[in-house]
Amino acid sequence: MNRVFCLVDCDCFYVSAERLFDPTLIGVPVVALSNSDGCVVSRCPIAKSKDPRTGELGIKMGAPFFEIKHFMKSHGLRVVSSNYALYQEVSNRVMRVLETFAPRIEVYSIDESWLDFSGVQGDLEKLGREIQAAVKKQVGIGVGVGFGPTKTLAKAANFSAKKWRAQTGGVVVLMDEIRRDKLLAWMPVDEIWGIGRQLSKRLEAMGVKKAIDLQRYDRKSLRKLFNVNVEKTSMELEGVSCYALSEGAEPKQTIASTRSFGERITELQGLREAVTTYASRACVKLRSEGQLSSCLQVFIQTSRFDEKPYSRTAICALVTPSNDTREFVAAALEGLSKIFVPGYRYAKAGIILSQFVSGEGYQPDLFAPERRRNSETLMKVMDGINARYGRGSIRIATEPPIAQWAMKRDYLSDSFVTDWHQLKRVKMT
DNA sequence: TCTGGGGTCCTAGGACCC
DNA sequence: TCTGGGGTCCTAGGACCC
Repeated sequence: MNRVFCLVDCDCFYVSAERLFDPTLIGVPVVALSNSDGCVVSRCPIAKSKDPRTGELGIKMGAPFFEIKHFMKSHGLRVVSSNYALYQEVSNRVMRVLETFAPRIEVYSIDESWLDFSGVQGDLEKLGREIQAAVKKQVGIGVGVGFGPTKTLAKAANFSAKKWRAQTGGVVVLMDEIRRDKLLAWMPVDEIWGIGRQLSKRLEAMGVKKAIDLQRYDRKSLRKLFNVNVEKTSMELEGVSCYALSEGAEPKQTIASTRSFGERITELQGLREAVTTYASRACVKLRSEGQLSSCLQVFIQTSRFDEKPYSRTAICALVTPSNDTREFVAAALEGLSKIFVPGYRYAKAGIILSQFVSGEGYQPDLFAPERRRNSETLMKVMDGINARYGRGSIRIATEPPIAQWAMKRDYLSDSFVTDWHQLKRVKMT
């Protein structure tokens, strides 16, 4: 059967989502910032590639906010802090539309999905335009669509659809070899899905500069020099499918809650508060996944750019798998006490949970210490109260109600779709 | 002054076993 | 002087992705 993968991804997703609810953001340069308003993670086209004739600003992906802040005054740049609750809801709406087109779909990230059209007869380009139109009409978001016989080629198709937006209308079908190789002969190796900064540097040094060079390179050597994934990528560029569509989310293997602080922390007390907060959040995620964990890592670090850097991780094993916030907070605080050294300006801390077993039907070890009584009931009550009255309504006492070190979100939009009190109002006149 | 967060997978190398 | 070999498992670290 003819395999056909289709990649649909949203145009500058965070910015587009914000524009849905704030029309004043339309037609002006806009970027969305990462957590803590640290750096740029989404840019509209006017903010993106540099072109003085059209007034484009040339803001790079990942640019630190403080370096581009001056554009707000000089060029009317608008910025928004990340509002993940909003983006997740808009994402769900997009995915629901996509599901109506394909029998099998893999939600790949918050703003992209793989669709499987293997065996489908007919005009793929027309299909792509129908998908575009449907998402635009039903959700209000623009998307790019790429078709190919492998995931890597569908990605490449999607890339060229965006690169030559005006000519392609945002839809590219890359099913025949001549068209495929023409694009790959042009495409720089670092634009290939799966080839990042380090790999492309090494490849270029070997003379592998374009995607076509990687496609034609000796596969055995690729595996030897790099790893099996580079070999697979090379095969995928030739139309041999190595990465399948995976439906239904696999259970997570790790759960993390990590944040940079709004301001540096120097005292142990502040770190205890932060670590308690993150451990609590990680446990909420853990319970919502129906899992138990038996390993917690806690880390604290200064800024990467600090002249006096420090970074340590403590690993704490639990005797018995658990999802009880109290146990993880206790373990995290104990770990913290082992790695905390005074005299540093801490910028970030985090918790990572791992080594999961399914909570369903879990049989504790015969010799394991008895779990805390009523643990399950208590956690259920905690989650219930917090779901109903808001996060932190009930919490471990080391977690402060309002944290002094909380992350900066100076340009946060309202919770238009997740809070009754912040719904948009429409005035009829 | 100010530089994100949350994931996955692969590999090298050490520990350990027979 | 001479001091095995091969397999498995685990983990830290590095690479990638969005």
